[in-house]
Amino acid sequence: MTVRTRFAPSPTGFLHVGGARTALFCYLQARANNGVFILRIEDTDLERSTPESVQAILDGMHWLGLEHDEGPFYQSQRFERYAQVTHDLIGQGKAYHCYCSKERLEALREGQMKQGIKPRYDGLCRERSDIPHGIKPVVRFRNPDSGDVVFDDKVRGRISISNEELDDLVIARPDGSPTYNFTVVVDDIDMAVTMVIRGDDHINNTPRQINIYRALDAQLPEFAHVPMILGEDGARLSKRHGAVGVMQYRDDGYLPQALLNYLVRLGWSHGDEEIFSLEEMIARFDIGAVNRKAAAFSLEKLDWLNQHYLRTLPAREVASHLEWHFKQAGLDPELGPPLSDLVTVQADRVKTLREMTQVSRVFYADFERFDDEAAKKHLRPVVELPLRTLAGRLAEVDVWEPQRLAETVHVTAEELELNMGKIAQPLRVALTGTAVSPSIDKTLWLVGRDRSLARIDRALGYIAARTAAQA
RNA sequence: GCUCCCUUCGUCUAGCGGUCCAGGACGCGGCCCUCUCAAGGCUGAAACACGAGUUCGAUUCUCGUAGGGAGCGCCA
Repeated sequence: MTVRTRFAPSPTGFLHVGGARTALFCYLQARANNGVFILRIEDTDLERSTPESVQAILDGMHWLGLEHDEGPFYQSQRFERYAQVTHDLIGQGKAYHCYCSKERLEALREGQMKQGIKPRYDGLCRERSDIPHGIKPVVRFRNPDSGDVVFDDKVRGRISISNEELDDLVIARPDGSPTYNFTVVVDDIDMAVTMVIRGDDHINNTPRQINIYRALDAQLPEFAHVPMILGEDGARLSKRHGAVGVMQYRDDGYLPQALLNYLVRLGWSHGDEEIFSLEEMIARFDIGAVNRKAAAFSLEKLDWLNQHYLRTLPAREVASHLEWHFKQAGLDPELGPPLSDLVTVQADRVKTLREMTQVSRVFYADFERFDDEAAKKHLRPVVELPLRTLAGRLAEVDVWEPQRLAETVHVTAEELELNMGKIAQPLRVALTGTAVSPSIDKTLWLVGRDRSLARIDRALGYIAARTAAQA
């Protein structure tokens, strides 16, 4: 039988890391088995669902590269189907109209809590013969009264709960709109889903859903409840506490490969391996090996992975992502070295593409002024001769490439009997305005000949001006 | 309150009764390399929540305790 999984978010916000990981696991499980990955939008709550959220989820999935095979299906477009099933259930006596007021339900619940028992509907309307007028009823599913619901969760193992803990849940509101626990079951049956992979906050819903499957004479799918993801401090992620959409990670300069790799290792491992390409994940992933414990998100480890991918992915590929950040920063890639060259030198110096953009600005646009401290320390009269000598040599370099440039600087240093620090640092400040940049040969290479010579000139002018001012 | 679930270094994890005075990774400390900052190499500190069982032997099995989470909606 074909493996069919689905990711079924409700569009009430962006796609956050927890959802993204669940989606990844669903995707992997399908791909690993040559199966089908379905995307379903659970928008039965018309109040809270928004088109923007739907788009945000689609964007996030696309950016991560988690392409679905079927869908997206929208529950809001399937109301007729749910109504049909509800109708059938009522006809078979497996569901019934309930006229109880919210007030009565509230009082019932309070009373039960007070008695120290679990609040549940008492079934008053199950056998009701009188039909109160003027009240639009809800429809309740008639849950079995006794016995246990037992299922073998792929990640949690056997879970058992007594039907006495469950009650008759509402499956349709007075206006006929269906509720979650009912729609998931109908959809998963209709879409022939074979494995339901979702957050473990749904564990408690599973038994009642299983009862609905049975009432519908449908075959049960397998269930796999994955733990949630906690914030850096181990506390639950919430809107006001660290919960950000995956697109925010793009904005912050992370590569989708890095996020995916980070996410797959959160709650799952394969021996001592840390690095997984999507292909490797597909080959190795095993839903049964997923941990049961909630895991805290670590931005530091994501940083490490991101740098790993900045360094190991083909420079061209990284460059294409970098280009987006350049545009965001208002930098024109055409005004400096090819981005793939830039990537080869900056990749092991930064953690993110955003950072790479920031530290590379100087190769694409002139800097405003010298960093005070750096200038004070390195742009002094003693460096005039070295800089001038260097400028002369650099003007003559035949091929402007790192090795030649390194030789040029070294030879000059030797001639002037200076150690590298004495010549490289002033040059660095002249070229970039700061005391920190890639190795001096690479810096020269990226800045380019014309720009390098002009900047050395500018630095010499700066030294002269300052000397004059002090005199 | 009731039900279900979870518990190995700061964090992510390996471990599926002896191979564990617990392995890897991130982070952190030290050393090396070095034109700055990184990167890299070597190296160090750092954990089985607690208590009873079962067993010749428990990180690994069972049961309690403590701590944590989720659910108990006409939200999903």
